[in-house]
Amino acid sequence: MTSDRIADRKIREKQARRSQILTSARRIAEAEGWPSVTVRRLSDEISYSQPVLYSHFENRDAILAAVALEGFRELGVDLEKARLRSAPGNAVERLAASYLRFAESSPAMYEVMFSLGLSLPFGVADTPSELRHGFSQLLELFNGRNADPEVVAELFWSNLHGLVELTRTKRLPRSRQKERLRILVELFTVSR
Amino acid sequence: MTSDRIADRKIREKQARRSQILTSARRIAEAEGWPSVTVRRLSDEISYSQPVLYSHFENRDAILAAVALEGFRELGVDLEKARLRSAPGNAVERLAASYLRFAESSPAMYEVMFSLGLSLPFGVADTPSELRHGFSQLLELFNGRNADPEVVAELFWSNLHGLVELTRTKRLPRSRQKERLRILVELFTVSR
DNA sequence: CCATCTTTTCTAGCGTTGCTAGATTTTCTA
DNA sequence: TAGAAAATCTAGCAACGCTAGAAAAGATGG
Repeated sequence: MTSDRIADRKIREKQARRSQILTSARRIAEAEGWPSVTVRRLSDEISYSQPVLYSHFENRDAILAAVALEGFRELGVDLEKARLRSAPGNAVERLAASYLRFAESSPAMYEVMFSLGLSLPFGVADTPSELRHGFSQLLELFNGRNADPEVVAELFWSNLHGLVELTRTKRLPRSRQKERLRILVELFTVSR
Repeated sequence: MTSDRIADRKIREKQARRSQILTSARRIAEAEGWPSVTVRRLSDEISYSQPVLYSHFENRDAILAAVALEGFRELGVDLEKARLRSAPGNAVERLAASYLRFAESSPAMYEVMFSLGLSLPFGVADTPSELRHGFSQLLELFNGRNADPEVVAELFWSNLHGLVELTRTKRLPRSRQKERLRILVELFTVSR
């Protein structure tokens, strides 16, 4: 029968290749944009033919979705750190700044998470914890301090996301960004 | 020499065909999504061969950009109407509701305006008035009533845009939308 | 009215994309 | 070491945006 050693090695190799695909996709996207992340290019990067990619992912979108999932995991971690490091008075500011920094420093990652029209399992029965975790950090800010913390957190997220998107797509100039952060924090700190 | 009548007729015909292209693009997008709006499909719709499209627009993106421009014009008109019809106390709510209604009722149009990565001449020297007009309506809400009306208007826009995008892409459930509008209006009505 | 020049339109095709069927090679098992 | 099983590759399809050069249609001057 099949030796476990061999099966294990195969699994390890497959895992390594999968992660190589995702790393390459991310690097190319951040350097040249998502349209440059083609299946052919990725197969070149990992030195395998195209069909091999399809034994890892159903299609190109699934690759992008996997990268996006990594992004949500990382954003969640960032936000949690920011929250834990915050003093009672400045939590809103810390999280807002952290969110904006994430989007600013990895625009391609932010794009794949929110703007490429990928359908991720948000708001379904078995929504992965990575997808919930980020929002939980925002929710934590308003829990107990507001009449409807859920809605306030959703609006906080919306405001941050809108600001990021309008800036990234040049609908808003990058100039007054610090001022915008200040007023945004004020808006959600008064809160009711 | 060329009769002016003939030249005029040609211009009219060209104009008519251009508008036919845009109307078709819009209809197909709203019915089947933007990926279905291909150059081949559009050339079918207007009963001309593909190259004719390229005598009207430089490339596919230019077609989409032209549709987007129409969208900004229409949104600007909607917002202006909402503002003019509003009573002193409910202007913020009227505009917010109007904005959300526009996005909700023409999701493909909203998508091409904001989410398809088209570069429109925002924030340059000769930014078309259509592109400014919408934002002007938002700015009008806060002018004179806030320390920094420009920034508050930008944040109001960001919040609305973020809410639209997160809803459209299913990051937020559609359910509590009315409640969200209520709190959003509250946030920007207290304003400072 | 016809011949010529200009403009408009079409045919046909290039290069690139995502994706896949079927052949081929490699690896494992007995 | 032969044969089965798994992994991988070659080669190609259909659809895309876009364009060069041929063909057709329209306008102009004699």
